[in-house]
Amino acid sequence: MVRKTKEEAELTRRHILDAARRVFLECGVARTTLEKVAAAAGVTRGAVYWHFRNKTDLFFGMREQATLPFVDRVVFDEAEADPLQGIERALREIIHIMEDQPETRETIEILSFKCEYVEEFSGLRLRTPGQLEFLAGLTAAYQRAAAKGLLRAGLDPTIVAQDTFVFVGGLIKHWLSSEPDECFRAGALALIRTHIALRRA
Amino acid sequence: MVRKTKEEAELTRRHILDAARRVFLECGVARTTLEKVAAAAGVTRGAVYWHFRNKTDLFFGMREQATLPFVDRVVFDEAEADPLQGIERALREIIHIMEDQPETRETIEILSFKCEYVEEFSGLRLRTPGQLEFLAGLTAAYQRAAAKGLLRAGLDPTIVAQDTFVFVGGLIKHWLSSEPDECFRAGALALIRTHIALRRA
DNA sequence: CTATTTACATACATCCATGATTGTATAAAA
DNA sequence: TTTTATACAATCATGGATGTATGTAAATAG
Repeated sequence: MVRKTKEEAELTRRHILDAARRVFLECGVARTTLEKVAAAAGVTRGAVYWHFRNKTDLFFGMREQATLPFVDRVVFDEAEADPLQGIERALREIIHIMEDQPETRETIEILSFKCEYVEEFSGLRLRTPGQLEFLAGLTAAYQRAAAKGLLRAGLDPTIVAQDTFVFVGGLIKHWLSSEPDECFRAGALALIRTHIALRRA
Repeated sequence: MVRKTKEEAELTRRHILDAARRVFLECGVARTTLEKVAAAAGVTRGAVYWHFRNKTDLFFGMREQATLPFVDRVVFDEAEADPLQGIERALREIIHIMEDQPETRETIEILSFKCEYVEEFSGLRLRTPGQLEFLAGLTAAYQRAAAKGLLRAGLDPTIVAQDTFVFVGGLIKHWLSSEPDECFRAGALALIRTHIALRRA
């Protein structure tokens, strides 16, 4: 047993997190055993238990990595001349994140389809701070659009924001469920464009 | 051990299915043990194994019950004078089913949040026949609306149908995740109304 | 250079869910 | 009425996952 340096240890920690994501995706969280994760990472359970308290800890560790891209890239610029275009760009950005960041995409897929929201995981299901912030950003953007007269007449910015929020939830779900070569993925951007165009004055 | 008549046996079968739904909802499918189901149904595992091959069989048995209300109640009348109103009614019907059929609602909640789509369950995730039929119904209805000049100018019925399809997916997800007293539930019907109104000429 | 801690691997004990087997009293068939 | 199949309950054997405890060699602190 050759002892590792601090940097090497941090590396195995990442390997374990990566392996966990792969195994979670393939087996689902519940059927994932720390033995499988260890094997996939090329270590033993001893290493896994050294870096993480248990499977739940490992799960939350993996989840943490995936939230970062969103808070960085999905933003609403308040100074945007056309807030509706800002919303459209934000929605497109979500798709792009899933397209060019496989780890993030896989983690979202795990959270969406490979995880049961009970007991220690049930807290993740209700609106998370990030989700609420996104909804708030949408609402504010639609309000700015309304103030600029860009929103179609008679539309309540709050309602429209909720509508888009719901749309995004469904979009992610269906996008993840569609095959990479399926037309739905290619059509996602068109869907987003139509979605926004419907709201424009 | 007093042997039951055929009718009594059918009754315990239903009791087991009901109990399974409750336990699935509380513990998630993976952590549900047949011992828990048996206890919740007031029987032993012997009875469960008599009526169902294993947990998977029990799961699909429960699922079968829930699909029926939808094919019955969520329909598109081709003779409808206003197809958009027909779509709106269909969407409202989905909400109403979840409101006044707790068993159906609970089953959908299990399928949405208490089940991992791996191995024997992975088939349920891709578009099921029922979902495809619903999408086809939406597309046809929007096409009829377009033919009658009821659809807003410049909208592609196929795209709009996909948009509504995505909307419904997100709507169910968020509706299930919201608390019964939360404003989102009350606002769901308003959301639907706005969603359709946006598409009207 | 010595002591201690780190970063794991290995081994162990425990528990629990599963599926199968067996037992049994009675409904239903003949 | 006798026989057989039914509808379970009770018991058993097995495996597999978990957490912990121990071993260990090298990195690091002093």
